[in-house]
Amino acid sequence: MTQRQRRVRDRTERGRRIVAAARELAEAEGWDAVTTRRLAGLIEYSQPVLYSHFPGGKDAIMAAAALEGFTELAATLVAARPGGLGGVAGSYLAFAEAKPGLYDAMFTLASELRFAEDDTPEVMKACFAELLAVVEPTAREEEAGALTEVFWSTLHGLATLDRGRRLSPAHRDERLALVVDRFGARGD
Amino acid sequence: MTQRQRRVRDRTERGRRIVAAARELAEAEGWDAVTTRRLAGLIEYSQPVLYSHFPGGKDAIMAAAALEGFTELAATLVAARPGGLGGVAGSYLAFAEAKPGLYDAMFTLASELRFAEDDTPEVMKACFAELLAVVEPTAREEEAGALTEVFWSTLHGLATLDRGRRLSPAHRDERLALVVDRFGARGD
DNA sequence: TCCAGTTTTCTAGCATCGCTAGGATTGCTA
DNA sequence: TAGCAATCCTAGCGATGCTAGAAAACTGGA
Repeated sequence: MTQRQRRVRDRTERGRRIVAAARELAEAEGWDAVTTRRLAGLIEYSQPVLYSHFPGGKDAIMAAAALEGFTELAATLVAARPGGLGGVAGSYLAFAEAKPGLYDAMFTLASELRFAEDDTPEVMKACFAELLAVVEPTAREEEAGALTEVFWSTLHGLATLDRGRRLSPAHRDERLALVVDRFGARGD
Repeated sequence: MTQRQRRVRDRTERGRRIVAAARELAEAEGWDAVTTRRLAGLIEYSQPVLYSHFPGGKDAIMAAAALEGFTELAATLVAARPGGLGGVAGSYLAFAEAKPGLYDAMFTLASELRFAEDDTPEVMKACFAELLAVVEPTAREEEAGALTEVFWSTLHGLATLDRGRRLSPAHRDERLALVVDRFGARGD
């Protein structure tokens, strides 16, 4: 029976390798370069093996990568919490810039993931909760949720537009300061 | 010689039809459904004709659509200017919601377009200028540019995350009010 | 009016994509 | 060791973006 355990362990390990290979390749050459054939080659198995791990095919693999991304983002934001709103904002943008492929999977290409429904994964809620934690002190109680959504949108927009070379590199630091200025503690 | 003129006129007209068909199809079924074969069928010509109009292929067609999008967005924002910052913000979001396929071409899938370089199309600058126009009065002179970029990022983030069902529909109006609150005229 | 020459258009095909059916191979059980 | 079950791979399907080379249409001069 221990052999059976080893087999399922090998199997889950192989599943991890698939997602890891996909992430590496996506980070290096973009998700368009992540084809099932190249992925199969990287893990040194044939194509159909991928579908035994992820019946949803490539989309499911990307969704798995996206989930990992949310887990890592949540951890990043937790670590940045002591830095306050500015620290969290900076960490969020640094995350998106350091792992653009992963960030794409999480937001741009997540045709598989569903949010705001009942089946929203816990890790996604955790990310939102971390943003809420630094926004809440600056907001009236009843507007905290909506304000966190706006704050999040600002960070996401900055990350996305910056990646598309649509923002001036010269204003980089100034933008972050302005985010803190506009979303930080108010005078009233 | 007037026949030659008619021929070039027919040709440019056909180019317009290609982009129009692409936009319609993208709006109806998404850009994945916009294939060169379906496009050729819609304009009642064969596939290679597309490449005589757009040597860059599908990407170039999407870029052409994106350019049209920026023209229309600029016009929308100009019309909304009297409404002030809130009016412009609302119009921007309404535009993104009304033409999600076009908005995707402009931002998410614009692998062809280059911004922030010297070859930034005028229509893109026009859009930015309209945003700047409503942000400028609320900002110190030296921070107006960067603040406009942040404002734009907020709008873009709201549009994108909302489309991905990542924001609560219940907070919709509240979010817009908060944008005005945070980016509008300050007390100092 | 007819015939070269040029331009335009189409047919056919290439390489690649995501994905899957069915047979071959392997490992487990009795 | 024989039979069974799980696992894996070969081969192939339809569809994609794109292109070369043949066919068709139009042009302008005898």
